[in-house]
Amino acid sequence: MNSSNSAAAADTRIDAVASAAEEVARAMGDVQDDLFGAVAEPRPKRKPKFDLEALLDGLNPPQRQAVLHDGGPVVVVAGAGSGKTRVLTRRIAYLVGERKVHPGSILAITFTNKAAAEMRHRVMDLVGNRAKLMWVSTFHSACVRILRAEISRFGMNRTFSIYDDADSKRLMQLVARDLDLDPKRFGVRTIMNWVSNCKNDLVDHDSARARVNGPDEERFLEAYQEYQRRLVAANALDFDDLIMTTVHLFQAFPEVREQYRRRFRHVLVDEYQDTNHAQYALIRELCGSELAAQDGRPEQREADPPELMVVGDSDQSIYAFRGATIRNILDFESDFAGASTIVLDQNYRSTQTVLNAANAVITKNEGRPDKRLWTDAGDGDLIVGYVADSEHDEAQFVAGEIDKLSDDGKSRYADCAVFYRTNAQSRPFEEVFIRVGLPYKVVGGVRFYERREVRDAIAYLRAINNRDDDVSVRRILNVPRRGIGDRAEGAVEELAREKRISFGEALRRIDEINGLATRSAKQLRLFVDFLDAHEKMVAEGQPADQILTSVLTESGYLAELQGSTDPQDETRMENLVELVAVAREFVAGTVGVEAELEPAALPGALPDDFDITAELDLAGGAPEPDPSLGAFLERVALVADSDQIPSNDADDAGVVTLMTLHTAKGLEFDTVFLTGLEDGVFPHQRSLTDQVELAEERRLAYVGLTRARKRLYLSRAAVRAAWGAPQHNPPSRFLGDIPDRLVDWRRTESALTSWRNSSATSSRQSSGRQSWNSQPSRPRPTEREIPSLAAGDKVLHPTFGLGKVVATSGADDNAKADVDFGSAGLKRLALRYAPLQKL
DNA sequence: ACATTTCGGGTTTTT
DNA sequence: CCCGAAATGT
Repeated sequence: MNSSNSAAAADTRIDAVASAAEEVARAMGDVQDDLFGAVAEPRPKRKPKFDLEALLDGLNPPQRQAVLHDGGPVVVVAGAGSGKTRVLTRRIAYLVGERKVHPGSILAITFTNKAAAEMRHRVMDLVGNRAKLMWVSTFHSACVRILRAEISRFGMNRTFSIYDDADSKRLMQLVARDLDLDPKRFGVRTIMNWVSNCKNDLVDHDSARARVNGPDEERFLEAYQEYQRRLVAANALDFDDLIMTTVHLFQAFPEVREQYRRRFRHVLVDEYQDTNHAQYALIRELCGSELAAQDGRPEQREADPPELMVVGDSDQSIYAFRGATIRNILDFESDFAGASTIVLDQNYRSTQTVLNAANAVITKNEGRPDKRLWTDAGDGDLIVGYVADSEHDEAQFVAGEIDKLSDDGKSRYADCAVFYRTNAQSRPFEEVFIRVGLPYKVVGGVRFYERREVRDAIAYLRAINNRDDDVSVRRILNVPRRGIGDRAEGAVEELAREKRISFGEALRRIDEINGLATRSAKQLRLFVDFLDAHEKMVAEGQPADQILTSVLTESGYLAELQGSTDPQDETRMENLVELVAVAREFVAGTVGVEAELEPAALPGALPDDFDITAELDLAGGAPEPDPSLGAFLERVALVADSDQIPSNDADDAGVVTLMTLHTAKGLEFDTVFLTGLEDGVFPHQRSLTDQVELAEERRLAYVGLTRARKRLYLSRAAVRAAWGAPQHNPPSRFLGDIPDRLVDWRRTESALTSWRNSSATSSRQSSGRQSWNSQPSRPRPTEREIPSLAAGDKVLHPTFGLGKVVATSGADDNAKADVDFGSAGLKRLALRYAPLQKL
């Protein structure tokens, strides 16, 4: 650690961080490889001999047709479990191996970075290291790469920051406040959605006026314009901008578009049903065939458009709520001249029973192309149905079944998954699983990069990387507290407004502010010195991990966490250590790749007939290995979370996976429990009244059902505690769609509720929240026995789960315990109130 | 400038 | 019930 001018104490801290970071890095091992897979894992050097027969081996006729397709645009309608990933990877291998397409001229778009890394791996297994030159990325990553190269044409700087959802929200909050928008009438979220919808439809802040409908939207428009003005001033783009701006770039500069059209001879898009209009337009710019005439410059020489293949399944579109348009895949044939369609409807994953259920549910959606999944794998087991008394009872049933399956050797824990509609539903499962000792992992929920401390650290890095990034600069201005309050911040803001400069720039000119308290001015200067020193580190080319480490120590952030008595801060500390580990891993990865990539980039490795003049154009087919802060920030902005789906290939029994239905897309398990099948839960309350949303819920059900390979369980709870009062929910309408002969109902309507289900909840609510059984809903705190705890005791908490007592303090009524709840963090709890159970 | 309290709101989620 | 953000108190 070369923070030469730091005090001895700080050095010790750094060392502590460093060694802990190493530990974490080791522990993270495989996860990291996955996360940063494209660069981290060394591949065998030898180039596999290309074998067309082997490539086509095991493919059915339509799959084969898709792999071998030559010429016009093609959409592969790939039902659940029909082997679409296989088709995509083999097609790319075929293009490179058989048709001698240069890997650098292939653009493959996936929905997540994880999927991109995986696809790259698989293709590399088939064709070797050359595959590194492909662009395999998300829409967003691809656009960032293009924009970094071209955005100066729009007068922005190539070091632009990328604002994620939380940053955008913060900025919009500032905007709404400045415009005096009544927060009750105009929720920040509502405005953001409006703006996002505009951007997804490629409507920029200048042309949005035409879209205004009613006085409310008049205000939205104002907000949009101000928001955008400030984004540009901050030299930042939000997620939606990345796509929209790229499309606008292509439209404004046909020669740029032409350059990319010539570069990408093959474009492949996965999960096409989840694309929004902007993404569609982007593909159209790249692959459309009628563009020259549109531009009114038919004289321009135009190469044939790239070959386009899109893959998707309209029945699995579950992201309409964030702009995905199902029409993109439905209208593909009319959108792209000469397009053809290949349908994959043979399923290789599930039993016919599971497929029959899924088909029965999805068929109820109107206006969908008729297709039915089928398999030759046989009927398999009946679906198991269960009606529980309560959500707790439901969890108990699930736990019991998993236990039984495991004992009988039918399904390991790792082969079982529990799905639910909303994250909050995981709770009863966790409680019960802990109690019976069933190992599990909850996927999703609060993510690493959304934690406050992590976001603070990132804000520091962004502020250093781009001093105009107002949102980031202001976020960390007084974090940790350094005596810069609202007054001082307001004064700087005022100066920025006056001089039409960014907040960060104004900070450096505080001498021009009159009437600023000496104390504040001093603190501000120290802060500026801090930023400048680190900007210098960046200019010197210091790697990202070193800058991060320095930031955390020199800012006093770590010191504050360490000096804190709040046990939660210890968790925060660990998260920062993990972030340092991520940065280190990132830097190490880029260094490793440099040596490895070079041979592949040599002309000798290219196909013989490859046009060498075009090759210059293709330089950088793989991202430049770059350990800089900017590169790290980009990775962090676009990766968003280190996926934690438990791996399934280990020899041990593994753990049961719990997740929402949305998270489950793209995965498969031997045994699937689809829970909470109640109207109001799934389908969700808010979609019950809207046909369009209801159709999406139905697709969600379809996705859930088709995750199951061998065994499918459907369950619901007759009574479910909403937030306080118990609620009686009717069975999900999706259950009624599944033919009875497919289901073995282990338990139907509960005896307990059947006599009272007509009175339901409303009629009794007049008497307050008194519950129906004679017991008070909760024992009084004083009546409860206060457990006597000591460090080392194991305890159970209904919310946090299983924990270990780290320390105790206070006595009698004031007795408190610090309890480490593992993933739920470290908490200090008052024993008098906390419903802790000693184990 | 910071600590405490009240209030409101509470699908799904990647980028 | 349980979380964060605005409003209020010291």
